[in-house]
Amino acid sequence: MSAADATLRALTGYCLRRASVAAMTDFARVFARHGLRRTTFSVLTLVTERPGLRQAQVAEALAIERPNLVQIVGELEGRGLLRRETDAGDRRAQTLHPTLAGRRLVTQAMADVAEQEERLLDGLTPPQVEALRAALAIIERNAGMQREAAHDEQVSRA
Amino acid sequence: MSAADATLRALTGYCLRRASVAAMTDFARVFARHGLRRTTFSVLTLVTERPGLRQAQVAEALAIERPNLVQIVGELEGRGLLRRETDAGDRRAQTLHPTLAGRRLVTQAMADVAEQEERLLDGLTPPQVEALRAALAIIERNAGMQREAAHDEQVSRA
DNA sequence: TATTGTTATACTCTATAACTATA
DNA sequence: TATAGTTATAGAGTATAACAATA
Repeated sequence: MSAADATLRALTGYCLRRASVAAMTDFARVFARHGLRRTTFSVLTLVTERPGLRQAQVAEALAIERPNLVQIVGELEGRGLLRRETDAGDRRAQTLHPTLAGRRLVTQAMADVAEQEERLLDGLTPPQVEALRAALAIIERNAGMQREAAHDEQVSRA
Repeated sequence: MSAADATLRALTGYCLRRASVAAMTDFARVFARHGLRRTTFSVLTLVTERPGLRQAQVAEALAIERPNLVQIVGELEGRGLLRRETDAGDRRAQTLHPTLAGRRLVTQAMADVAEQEERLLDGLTPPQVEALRAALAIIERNAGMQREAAHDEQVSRA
């Protein structure tokens, strides 16, 4: 390793990002084989697992802004993979339901994704994978606490 | 955990991404305190550590496309943090050199970044951090092999 | 002919303000 | 008044084609 890269490469945060970008690039290729992107895949998967969710609930669950979800759902609906249905009890809300084609696509795509996941983790023992996931959960929680603190700071300033 | 989230959350690749996004969101806030973004921070850091690199070399080292680097370097040069210098031996090339202000900014920003890194890893023992980095390196390598295979496939088709 | 920096362009993801229709 | 979905818009990051200057 060159002296130059040492400083950047010494940061675990950068190792995390590089691994994530590399992994997501590969997953994106798997999604593309089914005509999906990461966002459309995750929305279609969630809607298939929990039919009847409102768009706002899907957005909240997947950390997608509501305005951005509109296009994603529109694309999936346009391809006949899911359909919007006005909620009977609250006519402002749109509930989402997978079509048969949507459920089939999720089954096929998820199988490929699981395969890709195995390739990605090749060389890691199950206990090592567990340790990795535990470490990632801790980092995510630590970062979340940072963000809440920053948000509180902003609010208290306002 | 709901049955719905189970499928998505079962994917280590998604845990990896969520942790990375959360961590990078926090780092971005640290960069912003110094008027930097992730890209400008990494370029300025590399140029400070290895003055005299050509733009093409910086782009290669940081996996940034050359056209995209032009704007990044232009921004840093415009703020007086580095300067372009036409290479004496090859007048096509621009070598990059940090200014005094640039070096000072890197020193200050890097200290904050290191602090943020510590907060992020809070709760992990040094051996756990080492295991995490080893796992991330394996994943990055596995993904890289996937990408090379896909590239070879494309080339052989053409 | 190949390479460096550059311009122009486009696509994805993300983020916010403001509108509508309902509640 | 508050919320759900929507529209419009903007910014950041990323990607490719094509050009001028230089090798």
